[in-house]
Amino acid sequence: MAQVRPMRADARRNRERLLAAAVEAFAAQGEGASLDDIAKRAGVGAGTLYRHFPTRRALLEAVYSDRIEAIAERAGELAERLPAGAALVAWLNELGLGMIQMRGLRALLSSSVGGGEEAGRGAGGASSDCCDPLRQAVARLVGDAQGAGELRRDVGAMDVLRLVHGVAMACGEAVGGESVGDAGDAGDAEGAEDVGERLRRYVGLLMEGLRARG
Amino acid sequence: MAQVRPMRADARRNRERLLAAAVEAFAAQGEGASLDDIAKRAGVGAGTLYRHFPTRRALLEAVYSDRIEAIAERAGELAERLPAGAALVAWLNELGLGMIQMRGLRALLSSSVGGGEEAGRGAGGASSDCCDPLRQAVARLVGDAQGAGELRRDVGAMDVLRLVHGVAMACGEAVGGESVGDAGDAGDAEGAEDVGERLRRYVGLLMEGLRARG
DNA sequence: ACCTGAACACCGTTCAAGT
DNA sequence: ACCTGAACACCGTTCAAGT
Repeated sequence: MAQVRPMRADARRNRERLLAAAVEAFAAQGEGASLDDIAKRAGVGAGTLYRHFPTRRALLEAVYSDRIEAIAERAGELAERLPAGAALVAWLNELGLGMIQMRGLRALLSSSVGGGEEAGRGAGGASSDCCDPLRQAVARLVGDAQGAGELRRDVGAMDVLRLVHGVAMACGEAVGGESVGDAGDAGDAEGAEDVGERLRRYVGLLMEGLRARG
Repeated sequence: MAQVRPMRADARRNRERLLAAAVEAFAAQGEGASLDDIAKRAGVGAGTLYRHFPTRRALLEAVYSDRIEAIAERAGELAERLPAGAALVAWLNELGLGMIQMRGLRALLSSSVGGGEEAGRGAGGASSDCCDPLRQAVARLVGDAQGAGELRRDVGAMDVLRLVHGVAMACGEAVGGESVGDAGDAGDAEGAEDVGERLRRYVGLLMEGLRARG
């Protein structure tokens, strides 16, 4: 699977620069950042970007695959330290937080989980993609939790993944502000809730619905 | 609030044509449909489109405000016919279905509810927008359900709106296909589930979590 | 083998000129 | 008062020419 032939030195360096520029650009501008700009900031021609990363999605994957694998590995650690149900909740919170903090990651999972079409998968639709580790992780945690009688058996791992993805999208950006003088139509303490807090709250509510009832 | 002066006949006709073209375009191409194309299909110059609808969001609102109001009004009907909890569930299902069927509507609610930034609100951020009827509708249904002891009191109307919005996004397009040979990692009967079915299932799970516990 | 940058097609947005 | 369409800036993508 690894490179058949080592890359030429300049090619390798250009790839590195492109990735560095892309990380910054995606973080600042979001997953729709201008590819031309990324190439410029990396100091290479536009063609070079396309040679290394033929699609925007390929670039996104290259940028985020490390983080994705890191999150997936957390599943194992949490599974050892916590009871099955708690491990699942904790992991879902970490995943959701990752999606909120890294818009590119959210876009990737979006197109990989069937949630929307930002950064589409391309017509080919090769099912195997960089989010497979996440799928495996959630499958394990969900299986454990069901085995321990802490999770309903009529939901699948993909359901859980999709729901948390949706909930994370629903939490919104780290924009802060929430439309100022809102004629109190939202009943409760809405005021200055942190996005992270809100995520935890929503994941909690969701899990309440997914919990197996005695 | 209505037009101060009646529009000139040609202006009115152009507006009509633009709206008709936009309805088709948003339905076919999604909320990102080319504005230039819409103007062309309507048989008017690009400038005319901008005169009538200065932003993409303005056009989206003009296209969907009728449907939005129709959905909002359904809340009243359902509230009369059903017990509070059931009315809320039924309405959320209708809203979710609307968002799945009309991508433009989803985009509108998205930027209005703080969920994402597709079709952004513009820097002004005028809090009043076309989704207000939805907010009022959900506020009423949520209030009723809480009053009847059928819904937790620690969630606000906006929470419910955001969560259903997220869940609807999580259900995905009416694309049908779900990536073909998926090495059964998703536990359950995933096979040929309709998007509408899935939405109902997800809304049901969510409500299970939001229900007031005796 | 890889890179460059000009070239092309496309889109959003503005605005001078028309009626 | 409203419309038109050319003009501009910007972006993604390709490809002939370079090293």
